[in-house]
Amino acid sequence: MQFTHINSMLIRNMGNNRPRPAMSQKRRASSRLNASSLSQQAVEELRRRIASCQLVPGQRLDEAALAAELGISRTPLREALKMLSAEGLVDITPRRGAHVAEMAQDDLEGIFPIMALLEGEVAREAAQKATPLDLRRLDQLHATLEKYVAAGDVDRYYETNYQFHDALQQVAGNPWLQHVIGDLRKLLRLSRHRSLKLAGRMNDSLNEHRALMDALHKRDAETARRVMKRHLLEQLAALRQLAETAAEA
Amino acid sequence: MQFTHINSMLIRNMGNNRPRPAMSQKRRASSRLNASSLSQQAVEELRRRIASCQLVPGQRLDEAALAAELGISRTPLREALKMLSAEGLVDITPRRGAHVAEMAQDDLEGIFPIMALLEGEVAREAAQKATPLDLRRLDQLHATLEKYVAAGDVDRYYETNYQFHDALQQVAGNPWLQHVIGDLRKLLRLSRHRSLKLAGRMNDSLNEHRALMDALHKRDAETARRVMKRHLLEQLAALRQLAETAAEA
DNA sequence: AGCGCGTATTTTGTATACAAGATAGGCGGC
DNA sequence: GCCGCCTATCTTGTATACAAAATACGCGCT
Repeated sequence: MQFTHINSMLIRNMGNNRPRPAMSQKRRASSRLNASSLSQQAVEELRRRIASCQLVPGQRLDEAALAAELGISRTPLREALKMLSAEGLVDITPRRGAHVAEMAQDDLEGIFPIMALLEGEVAREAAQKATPLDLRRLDQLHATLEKYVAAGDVDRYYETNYQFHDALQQVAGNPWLQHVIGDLRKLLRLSRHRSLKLAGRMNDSLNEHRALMDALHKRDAETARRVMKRHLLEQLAALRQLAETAAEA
Repeated sequence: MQFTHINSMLIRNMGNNRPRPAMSQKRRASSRLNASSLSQQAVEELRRRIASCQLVPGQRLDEAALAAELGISRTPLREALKMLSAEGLVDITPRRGAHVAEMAQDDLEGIFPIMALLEGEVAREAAQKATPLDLRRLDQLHATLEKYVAAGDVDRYYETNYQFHDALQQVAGNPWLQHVIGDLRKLLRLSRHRSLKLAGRMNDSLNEHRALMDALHKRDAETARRVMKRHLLEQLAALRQLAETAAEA
């Protein structure tokens, strides 16, 4: 067991002057705003690492090793793992340790249609509620998408697409819808590496976005819903095809 | 701090012969099958207590007291609380303790339409897939519902209704849909006491169920979806009215 | 008598100690 | 030489110890 990234200690709340042997209390410049509890910070850090593929699906999460790496004890780390497990990002098998959750094609086949339904609803509500200002903001993001497609930058397209869907949710202003979609999106991030391979679909994807923007401008809620739903189902179809061609190899 | 229910100790895995002073290791006859880890058992026990209103929304959850009550230490209890918090059943405010989550009318207004969408989808898929055997089982549950309406037994009606929706999900056979709906239903249980006050709606509710069964028998997926969706929105409307009349008092 | 401040108490958050289950590795048997 | 069992080691699960934040309480002050 050895870790290359030595400097990933989480931020302790300081003022701790008990003689504690092997626990340096360095705080790291690059760290996010203090989430106050180490377990909460660990949750966020682990989420980040999973999203960024520093921790890959299926990987074993050794408590002692991870705790050491984060500069905390096993207690808050375990609390973090339990929370991530409740979120579905981590699978815990009793007495046999925690692993980063894996996302099979079957899971995508289950999740995407649900997302299609929910995000379709978001689009519908957004079409009804969007102010001119909202539309301008969405147009702006859409323009950025166009830019990245032209540049062939899948990675940034993916991220901006994410932001776009986020912005749309803001417009729809339905906290619970946002919450449920957010939960599912966290899980879909586990298959991010696969989505990034869909460079060939960027153009189609963009066209669907154009159709969506069109519907939003026209305040055509039903069309917006249908377009968004279809957008996600097409995404799934592309992933399915990717899986099938990959399976042949 | 004193507890009346003394005998609610969770099941330890035994074979523990270290001299541990004040920790009796009685196992309880009525306990569920051993979930192996105390934290997991605590999660289930707390979920149960919340669902059954032994722990009411807003109530403070004192770690030491609860741990003592369950006959475990704070470590697994805290892990349980973190999991419940990730599920949304418990709110944890850093350094200020955990409370049973509260469900405002606004939350119901957010959750029910989502449930309507998702359960509508369940009904649609179930209508397509139901075998004659499935239909017989559903008919059976429906008959039980009729019985409880006739008897005016809201409590049992509620439970059987729950089972009915569960059975329908089995028929639809969509694990992820089931999962998402399950998450939301756990939350809705927080307002169970309110739903139980809807005795007057039992008849309407039953009629909607009849219409659903009819659509299922006819394999009319689209009607099944619409009926189920409407069923849930009506439920919400009834709860809303209840809240309004209650607010006047 | 009411209010504020300082101290005592409670309660959370984290680290550590320890036991039992799981794993791995070696030894003997076939 | 391969398989199975037994032991040593590792890892998880739980309890406990302790520190700091939060809260409660009482005292003095105005």
